[in-house]
Amino acid sequence: MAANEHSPSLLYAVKQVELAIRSRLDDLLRPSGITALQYTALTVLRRREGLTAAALARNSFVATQSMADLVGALQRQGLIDRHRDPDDRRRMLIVLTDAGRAVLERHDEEVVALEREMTAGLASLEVAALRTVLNRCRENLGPASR
Amino acid sequence: MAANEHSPSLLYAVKQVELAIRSRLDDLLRPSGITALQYTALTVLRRREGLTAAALARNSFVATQSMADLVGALQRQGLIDRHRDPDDRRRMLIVLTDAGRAVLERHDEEVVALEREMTAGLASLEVAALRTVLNRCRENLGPASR
DNA sequence: CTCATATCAGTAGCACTGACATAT
DNA sequence: CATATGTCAGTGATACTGATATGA
Repeated sequence: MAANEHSPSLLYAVKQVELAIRSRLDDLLRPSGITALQYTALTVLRRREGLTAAALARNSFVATQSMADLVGALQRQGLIDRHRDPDDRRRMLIVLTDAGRAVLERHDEEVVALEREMTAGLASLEVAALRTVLNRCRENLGPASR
Repeated sequence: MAANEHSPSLLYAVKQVELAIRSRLDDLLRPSGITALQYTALTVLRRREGLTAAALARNSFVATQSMADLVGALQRQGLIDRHRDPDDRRRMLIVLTDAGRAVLERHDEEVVALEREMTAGLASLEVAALRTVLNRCRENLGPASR
């Protein structure tokens, strides 16, 4: 089992898991016609409605224009709606539509099952520790969180 | 601090860390004119020379054509070379060039520093556990590893 | 004036499908 | 024959830069 031969780097391990997740998520989501990235954005909006594209962009470490493309795709598909913020008329607040909520709910069980598959064989304490440590890593690496 | 209100999912936590890493890596690598993904492929090739594009693709859960594009970019930049495998004349074995090795070495310290920044405040036991658990998650999720 | 938000235009890298040739 | 590898062509998503308009 070849130990630590060249310190394959935690950064690489994170990327590998992300690639595996994305591949599996894209398969799950194909019937709904959305990508893993679009699905992820929808789950963020379910938890925190009324965000702007700029806030989502900061949260994801990408340029506002990149997020604008993604948000535009979700809007064209009728999964989100946007309304101008009366308190700050620059902002376009994003809310899920019923269709958007339906897409999320359609995949809830599959996604939970995928996460369970990923953590198979791990003690629940290990899973909890993983969550905590990942959140810490994320906080250590960036501003972004608003 | 709002506990587990909707189980924000480990899948999401992994994605967030990956986005943060990619953003920081792209900044580090910009002077060398390569992307985080290209850099990652180079590090894999440093550890295991003589891989094929198809093997790299399996390892990254992507289609062989996607990896062919990436490999083509690295070759056009002179960072890798390919030679036909005499034992299986379908295969094109990939090796790093001196220039490719130089690019990797140019960023070694920065990347180690980035990883250290990411794990700041974590005990070394926690970091070791993170590495182990991530590798387990990756194994749980896919075939791919050859 | 400065900053944040949104948008328009253009470009590059990433990733897919389908088709095809070649070697095992 | 079936399978694996590599390649060509075309398409769609992702992500960037630079410029512009507008509102706080």
